[in-house]
Amino acid sequence: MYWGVMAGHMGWGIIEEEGWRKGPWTAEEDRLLIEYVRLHGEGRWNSVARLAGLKRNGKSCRLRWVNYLRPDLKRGQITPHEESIILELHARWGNRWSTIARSLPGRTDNEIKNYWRTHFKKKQAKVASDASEKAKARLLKRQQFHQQQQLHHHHQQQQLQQQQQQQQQQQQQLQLNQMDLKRIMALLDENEHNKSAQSVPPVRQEISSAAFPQTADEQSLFYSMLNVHNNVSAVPEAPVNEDILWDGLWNLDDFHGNGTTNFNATYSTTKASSLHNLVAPFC
DNA sequence: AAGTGGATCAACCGCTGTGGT
DNA sequence: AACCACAGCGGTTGATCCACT
Repeated sequence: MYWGVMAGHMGWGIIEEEGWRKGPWTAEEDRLLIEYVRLHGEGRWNSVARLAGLKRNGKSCRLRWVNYLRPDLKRGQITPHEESIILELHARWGNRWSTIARSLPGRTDNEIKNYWRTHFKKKQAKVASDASEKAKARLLKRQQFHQQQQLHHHHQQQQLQQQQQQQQQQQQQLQLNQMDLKRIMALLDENEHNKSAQSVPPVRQEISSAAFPQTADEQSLFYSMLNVHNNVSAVPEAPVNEDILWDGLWNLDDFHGNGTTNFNATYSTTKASSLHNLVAPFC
């Protein structure tokens, strides 16, 4: 035994406080204690020192007897059956080791306590820790999801506003162009009419003084129309930046159970409908 | 071969409950 | 009722063992 070795080699077991020895028990002390119990029975532990000639206090004697010297102690490994009993009883009673020990003949409360601590406490702590980590991860993901949703919503709002502004501009431009077109057509008609009658006034000059487009785009549009491309096909493309929409999309594992599919399906529907809402006005 | 860290276990400590006076 | 001694319990400590690096 370790304590015996230590007592011999390291001087343990000779510590005295108020005359009582502490530390590891020697073989001689064990022999004296066994002899005492054989003669007087268990109990009256404070009398042991006086009656057996031991320099040990009552608590130490009782502990040594109960945990080590008792003849009915079962030595060896805890069996799987005993282990299952320990687990079951601990689940029922908690750390009431002496109560659990009564259901396991030959096992001491100290033994069961040590066994449980070394075999199950870490597992329990690990399970709790894992659960805690998972909970943290879930919380973090939810927060990310909400942020993502808000960001997405914000982007949607911005894009919607942009679309609306662009739509307004396009409509204004369209109206302007249609007005210009009418004037141009009127001028052309007038020009045609005048061409047959008299010298031709410079259309270009008239137009530039009246409604000739100023910007390159307007001029392009103007010349297109002038070439009788009367069908306005300038339907603006919805400038939906999908990267923004999809970037950082939360992979929703462990949400709604195995919620990845559910969420993605939901989100895909949402995305499709939102895209549809953005594009629809231009279709 | 040496160092390291977890597992094991005997023993101690402090507290509480109980019974006797 | 109050005090005291003892028994018992659960938590903790600390040394060794042992597997792994």
